[in-house]
Amino acid sequence: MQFGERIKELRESQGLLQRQLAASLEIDTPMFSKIERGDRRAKREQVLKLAQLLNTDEEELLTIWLAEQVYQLVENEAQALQALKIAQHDINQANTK
Amino acid sequence: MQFGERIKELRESQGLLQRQLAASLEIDTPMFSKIERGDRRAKREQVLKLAQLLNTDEEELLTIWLAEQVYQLVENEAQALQALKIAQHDINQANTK
DNA sequence: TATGACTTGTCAATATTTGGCTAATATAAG
DNA sequence: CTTATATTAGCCAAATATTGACAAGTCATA
Repeated sequence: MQFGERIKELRESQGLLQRQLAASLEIDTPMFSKIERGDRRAKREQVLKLAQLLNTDEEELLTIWLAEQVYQLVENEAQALQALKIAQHDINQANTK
Repeated sequence: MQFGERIKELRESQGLLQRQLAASLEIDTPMFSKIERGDRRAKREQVLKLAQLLNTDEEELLTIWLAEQVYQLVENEAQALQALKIAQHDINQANTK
C-alpha cells in the first residue's frame, strides 16, 4: 500500500475533498493531488498533520511514508537488498547499544 | 564498516594520499577528507571511480555506500525497522515480477 | 622552525525540491 | 449542449539542500 493511495482511501472514506485537506496543509489543491498520486512526496510534518486530519494512526502513516522513501532511494540499485539488510543490522546495533 | 572508513583503509593499504585520489575525482583535498570521514557523502559516480582507482570491487563499495544512505534516511525514526522491512518486501515483489 | 598531510569552517555555485499559477480533463447536473 | 465542481497536467519561480572551493587551522615529523 502506497502512501498516496492510503491518504486517498482515508480521505474518501470520510467524504473529504482534496481542496479541504490542501487548505489545512496550507498548500494548493494541485499540490495535494500530486502528493496523493505519488507524483510529489509529502514532507514529514505534512504526514503528521494528515494523520490528525484523517483521524488515523500517526505511526502507520509515517511507516508507509518512510518505506516509500527508502524504496525510491534503492529501487534501481542491484545491491538494494544487501544494502537494506546492512541498514537493518546497523539500526539494530544502534537500538540495543 | 562505513563507506569512508573503507575508502581510507583501501587508500592507505595502497600508499595513496588524499590529494592523489582527490585529483582523480576532480575535487580538492578538503572535500575528499570530508568524504572519507563521513562528513559529506560521495556521489554515485565518485563511488564508481573510487572502485577503479582503489582496484576494488565496485559492488562492494556501492553496497556500503547505499546502506549508509538508507541508514541516514531512517536513523532517527521510530518506525525505521518496519519501514525497511516493507521496502525489502517491495523490492522482492518488483524483482520476482 | 619548516614542511607535508590532513582537517575545519565558511561561503558561493549548483542542483533538487517544493509550491503556485494556469489550463486541461473528467464527471455530474441542469 | 452548457455549467459547475473536482481533480490532474505542465510549466516556472521560490525555497532548500548539496556540492565544492578557498583560507586557515592542527598534527606529525624532520
